[in-house]
Amino acid sequence: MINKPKPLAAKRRTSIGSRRNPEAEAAVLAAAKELVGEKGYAGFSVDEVARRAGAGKTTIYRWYPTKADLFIAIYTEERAVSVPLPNTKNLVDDLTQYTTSLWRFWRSHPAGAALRGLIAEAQGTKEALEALRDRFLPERTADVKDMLTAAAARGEIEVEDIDDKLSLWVGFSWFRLLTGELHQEGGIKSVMAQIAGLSIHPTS
Amino acid sequence: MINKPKPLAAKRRTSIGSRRNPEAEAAVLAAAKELVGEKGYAGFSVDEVARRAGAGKTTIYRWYPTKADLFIAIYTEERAVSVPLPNTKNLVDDLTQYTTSLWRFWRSHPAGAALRGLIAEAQGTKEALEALRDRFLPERTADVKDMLTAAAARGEIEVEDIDDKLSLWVGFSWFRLLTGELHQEGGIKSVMAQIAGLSIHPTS
Amino acid sequence: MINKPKPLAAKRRTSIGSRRNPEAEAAVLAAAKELVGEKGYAGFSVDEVARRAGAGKTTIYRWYPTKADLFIAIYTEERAVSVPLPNTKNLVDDLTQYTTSLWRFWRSHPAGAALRGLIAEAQGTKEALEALRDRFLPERTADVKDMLTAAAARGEIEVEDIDDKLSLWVGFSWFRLLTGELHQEGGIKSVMAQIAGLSIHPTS
Amino acid sequence: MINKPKPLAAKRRTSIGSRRNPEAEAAVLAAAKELVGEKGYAGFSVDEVARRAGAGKTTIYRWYPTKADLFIAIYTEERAVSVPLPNTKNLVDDLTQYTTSLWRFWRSHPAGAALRGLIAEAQGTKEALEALRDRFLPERTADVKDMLTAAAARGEIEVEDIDDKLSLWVGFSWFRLLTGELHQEGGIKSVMAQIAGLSIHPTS
DNA sequence: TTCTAAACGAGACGGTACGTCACGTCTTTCC
DNA sequence: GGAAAGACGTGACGTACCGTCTCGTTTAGAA
Repeated sequence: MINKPKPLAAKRRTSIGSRRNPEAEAAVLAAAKELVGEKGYAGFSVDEVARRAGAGKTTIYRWYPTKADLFIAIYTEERAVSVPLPNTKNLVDDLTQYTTSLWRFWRSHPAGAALRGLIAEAQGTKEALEALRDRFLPERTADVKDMLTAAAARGEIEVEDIDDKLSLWVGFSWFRLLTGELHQEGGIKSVMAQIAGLSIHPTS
Repeated sequence: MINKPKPLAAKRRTSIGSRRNPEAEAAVLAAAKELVGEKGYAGFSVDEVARRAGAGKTTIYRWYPTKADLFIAIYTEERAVSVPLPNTKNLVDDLTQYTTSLWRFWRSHPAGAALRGLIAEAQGTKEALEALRDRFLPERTADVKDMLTAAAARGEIEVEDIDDKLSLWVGFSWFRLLTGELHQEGGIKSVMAQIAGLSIHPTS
Repeated sequence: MINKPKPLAAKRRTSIGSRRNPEAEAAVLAAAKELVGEKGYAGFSVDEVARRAGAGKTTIYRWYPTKADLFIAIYTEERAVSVPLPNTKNLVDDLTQYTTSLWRFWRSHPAGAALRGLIAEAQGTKEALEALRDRFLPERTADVKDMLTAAAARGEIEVEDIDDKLSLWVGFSWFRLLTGELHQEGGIKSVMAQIAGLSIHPTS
Repeated sequence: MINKPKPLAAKRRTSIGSRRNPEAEAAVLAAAKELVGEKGYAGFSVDEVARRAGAGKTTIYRWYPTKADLFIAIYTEERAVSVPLPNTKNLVDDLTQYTTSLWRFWRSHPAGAALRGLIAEAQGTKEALEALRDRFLPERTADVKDMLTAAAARGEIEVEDIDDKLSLWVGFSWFRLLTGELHQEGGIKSVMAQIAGLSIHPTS
């Protein structure tokens, strides 16, 4: 737009032969991350990513045929930084710590914007929907499923309820993400208690 | 200048004075409904709505400045048809019936696609986000809030838990909608039980 | 997104790499010529040119940022066909022959309509005005200037009068063009005589 | 545009019965003058005139069916202020004085812009062309024709050359107007001499 | 006095064009 | 064969005007 194409230090990246150039890949991912972090879903365009990365559009489309693929790649790379797995031997505390960390991660890294973009994209194309449902979700909710499984092993919840509780947890987190209300950390604990099957409010 | 008025044998809708023409409004809404139902969020364009409605784009933008406004209008109009309020004096049954009706409504009317579009749009523009959060949500979740309030009055749940449970319910419903899994009605009851704070699985 | 590539049985012009495609350029120019010839200044739109050329609007705007540029391109291309330079060793005859040829050219090729369009456009935007004055005029009146210069060398007119006579000639030709009176060739000779500084009418 | 609808002192102009309201006419003409003076041919729109005049578009179209009519009306009204008829008993001086006055008038009143607009409009629609040629031109060049006729009576020029010289004069003045070069008054006299059939440069 | 006729403002209406942006595809040229 | 570069056709975006229309109001003159 008003982005000068970046001086680029005179160097021009080029092919390294008949295989993927990691520099190109890194540049693309970095540019995509920066862009989605800056402008969000609207304002994210392959053209602009190519411009910022100093990459050809063909290169991007070769490795990431759809925006969904790009968003997943961004999320995955960022997730390495990540969210620690708590282990308090108590489901409510585990979930509360984990959720709090995750929301902070979403707020402070482009990953949050990428996930919002991925979900938005999934409302329009079936490829993105499948990527979200079949490739993204199972992998990215494994941690919480593990915590729920452990809690079941400890007898805190029923084994049969694990999937329902997992859905509730995902739905709740997405709901906050999608409505831009990740900042309200205060209420997390009581909702986690609801999911765990408890109320933190004494039965008066 | 040069515009031949076109024979247009049929009939041409025109202004009825300095005020909104209900025929134009109806045509636009009908076209928008049809289009979003047919093509979903991607493939929904103001141009195409105008084309199908036989309306000028200006007319559409006059009454619906953003796509979000159009989606809300579609949803609102369709919602009149609607989802009955159950009254079983039992929270789990109320929620189960209501949710089942709602999902059927989402599947069988363009409203479902419109809501998906609204949520997607909200990921890109802050106007849409505000419309979703401040204009759409409170009004559209009032029914469930009423059911929860009634249950609290009956002593089934704590008053303090109402908002948490409402969030869980919305999050869960959206999650299913956004992942295209509204068809799995079977599991609704057990999830509603979780939200109500019960497990339908006996503690073995 | 969603764009089916369209069967398009025939053939579709496309990019030939990182450089201007001469086929596209030719198609655009041909369409523009045809359109301005058919409809004149009003009725000339970039949209319609794109439609007829089977070209994208972007392609047109890339090479011809304004309508003025397009008009100049049309004129220039057509002008190659052109108007022969007379050489009768007599200013009045030279001017008469040349002007007659030029008016015929204007009447029989889209170039005439293009020039009318260029002048009209120049009344609205300063870019077009500059293009007309600085890019179009000097080059396109060089022939007449040469004829006047030659006449001065022969002693038929004063060197100091060349520019004035050139202005008179351009003004007169434009006047006829702009008022749609290029058909009256009969009077050309006597006006050219006036410009040359003679009267063809005997001093009675 | 960013024009607040004008305080309007609470008063609102309205109909004064089954006949033209001179106030409305004046307001429209004033607004049109102001607008064409400010923005030129491009940027002149009936919508904007209506807005500034506080008039309905219907009112404007009733009295001025085309832009050409509006431009002529502006020119005519302004022309009342006007350009004095010189009488030096010498054609070159008469023409020089008159032309100088006229160009100053064109530069300092919206009339100049209106004429440019009228000519531009005439390149697009045949109604405007006819208005220009048959309604505007004869009336507006009568003064110069009179001066030429008087000169012929004095024996300065041939009667048969009057029309040719008139065309040269109109063409030259329009040429300067249309190329935005009315400021160069210096050269007027020598061109007028050329038209008169003299050269101010001594035959060396 | 009542009625009719036309002008007036307002602004909605179906359109067309504007100029820009993004899409995904295609070639060429260089490693 | 990977990669940068960037042109290509397509089509949506949101805005501006076009010229037409209907409305409700106002006034003057005719009945």
